[in-house]
Amino acid sequence: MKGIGDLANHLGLTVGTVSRALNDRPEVSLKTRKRVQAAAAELGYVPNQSGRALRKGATNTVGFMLESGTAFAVGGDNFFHGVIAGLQQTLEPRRLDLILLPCAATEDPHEFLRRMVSRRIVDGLVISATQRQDPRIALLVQSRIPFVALGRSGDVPEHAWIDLDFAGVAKDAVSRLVGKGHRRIAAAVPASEINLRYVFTEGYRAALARNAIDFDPNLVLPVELSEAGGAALADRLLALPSRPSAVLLVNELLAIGLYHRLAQLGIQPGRDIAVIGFRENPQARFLSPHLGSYRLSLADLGIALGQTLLSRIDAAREARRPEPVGRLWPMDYAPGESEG
Amino acid sequence: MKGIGDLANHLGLTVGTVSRALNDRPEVSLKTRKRVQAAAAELGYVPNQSGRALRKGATNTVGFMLESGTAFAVGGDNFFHGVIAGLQQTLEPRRLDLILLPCAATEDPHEFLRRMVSRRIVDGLVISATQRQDPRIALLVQSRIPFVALGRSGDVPEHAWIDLDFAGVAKDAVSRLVGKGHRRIAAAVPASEINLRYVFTEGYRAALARNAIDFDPNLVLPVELSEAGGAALADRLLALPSRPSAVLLVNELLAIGLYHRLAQLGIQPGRDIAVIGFRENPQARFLSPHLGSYRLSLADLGIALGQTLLSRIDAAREARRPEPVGRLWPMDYAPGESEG
DNA sequence: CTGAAAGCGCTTACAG
DNA sequence: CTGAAAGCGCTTACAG
Repeated sequence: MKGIGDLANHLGLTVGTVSRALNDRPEVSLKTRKRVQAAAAELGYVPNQSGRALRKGATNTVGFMLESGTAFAVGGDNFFHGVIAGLQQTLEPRRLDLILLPCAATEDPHEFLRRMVSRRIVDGLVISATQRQDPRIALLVQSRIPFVALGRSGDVPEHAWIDLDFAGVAKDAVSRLVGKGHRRIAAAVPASEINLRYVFTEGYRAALARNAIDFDPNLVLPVELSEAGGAALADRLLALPSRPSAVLLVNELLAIGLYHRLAQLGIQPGRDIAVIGFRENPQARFLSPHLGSYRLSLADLGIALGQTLLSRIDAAREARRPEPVGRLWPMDYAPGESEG
Repeated sequence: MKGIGDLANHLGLTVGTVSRALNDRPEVSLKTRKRVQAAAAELGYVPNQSGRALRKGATNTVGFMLESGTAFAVGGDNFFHGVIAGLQQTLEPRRLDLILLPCAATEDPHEFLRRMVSRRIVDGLVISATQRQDPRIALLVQSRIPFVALGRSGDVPEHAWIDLDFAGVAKDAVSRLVGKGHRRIAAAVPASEINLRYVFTEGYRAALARNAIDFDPNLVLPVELSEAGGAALADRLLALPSRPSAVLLVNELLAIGLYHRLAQLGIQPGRDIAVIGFRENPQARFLSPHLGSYRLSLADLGIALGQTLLSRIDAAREARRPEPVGRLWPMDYAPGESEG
């Protein structure tokens, strides 16, 4: 079974009728519709995507751009894995397929995205790992493709975004620690120019000010977001002139290396230094002592991304101008023993 | 800039000439070629994928199917992330794009693949997480789409595959442990019907036989491949009538939960029970004591998959019948302290 | 309710 | 070396 023409010949119908029957058009008689659909199922006919997309001007596909540099894997749960499951759940009733577009490490993300957009292989896009300066957003706005950003960016045109509440987490964590008597609180932040670095740092700074604690720039430690980065963090914390009594982590992997290196040095989280992690995941439960961290539903986040994207795709179809939508995604504290 | 027609108008040429220039055809004059390419770059023109694919009968895209159930994330390194980087490196010079096709948990993998194949959105495919009985392989062989399987399957038609040497790992691990005097060696295997379960178990069994140790079915423990599965494994090991002195793990996540639960029970890997993990990853280094495990280059594996797939795509283009190719991917022991 | 035909954006034999 | 035209596989106004 090659194309719709063969199916039409086989049924003694024209391609037009077959197409209408397959697409459940009301004009076609019930009998013909059933007959065509039965034959298609039996012969395994599925419309060629290129032909359909060319004619309709839409691909029925949504893309999720993956940055090569992103440390998106954490233990048995995976940030993107959960989000993608939620996204698919939202797209499924609309018969939109989700494909992931991994940008190679050797390719510029902006160029990569330009290529993907221009080729028109997707009707909508999710981007993530938004940078402080992220030219991808202007590109997407200008090309008028529906999209939603997982993460904010600096000074950019209006668009739709959803971002984890990094500032809220920083504020909550500082308040908790101050409540336990800590005054010298360090924060581990990404060394890269990812936007959350600035949001998290600003939240941390604001929380200190609210608690009348002077901001000490030496306590903001840019680290590589990995297990090894966490181990290096331990050494840097201990090397500080006046050792902090608590530390906030902005990433899940850091705790692994931090715990390990601290244990080697005979320092126990929760007893000798308070630690608050970022996102709760299976690993946090299997660290001793349990890591206090913040909980969110990845599936719900994916659903919210999907709904936002769908509303923008609908707006584009109806040539409406979609309202810009920004949303902070809250996270709830899941207590551990590591905060002391 | 909408389509090639607008670009042609803008240049005062016909679409044919513009197309030839953009595709670096030799017939077109150098001057015209330069002029067209400069204008395309300036105006940001990129050929519409659907138009091109429809005409050429090829999409210049390769797909990698991701199973929803697969625990593919392990700490800061991700099995598929590394493999995909290697794949992209191989595809890049051929100007093939890689897209990932995540099968939703709610969808049957076989139906999903059938849809993807029929829509003709990719010129070639990589599948993974091959099951003992995996109808996807017959489907792909029958549809004549070039593909390579990461993993073997039972009784299936001839095709291309690359599989980690699970049996070799099991044999090596058993030999090492026997060399240290162990005779009662347990093996944790996946509880699912994934093919590697059988390959690993068979290798384990063969190694026992070679060392004149009776096979005890109670020592083969099907577990969920997760941190929690590792914790449950600890309890199951200790509940066995005659406690094993060593255990092999078939997955990276198991060690996290196993170590944690054993520590709670006052049992130390390497001293009280020998443990050999499966794939070396950053987490293995950050467990105490270090987990002995097996090393492989994910990028090299991705490159091998890419080369195999490319040779099959080439064969299909030339209407050659590709030779079936199977390859075991070796893994080298990276010593730890956990093996005692 | 179905058929005949146009056309989506490309590429490529065929002329000249 | 470039132009004019056919056609890839679909969908959909337009007839009847």
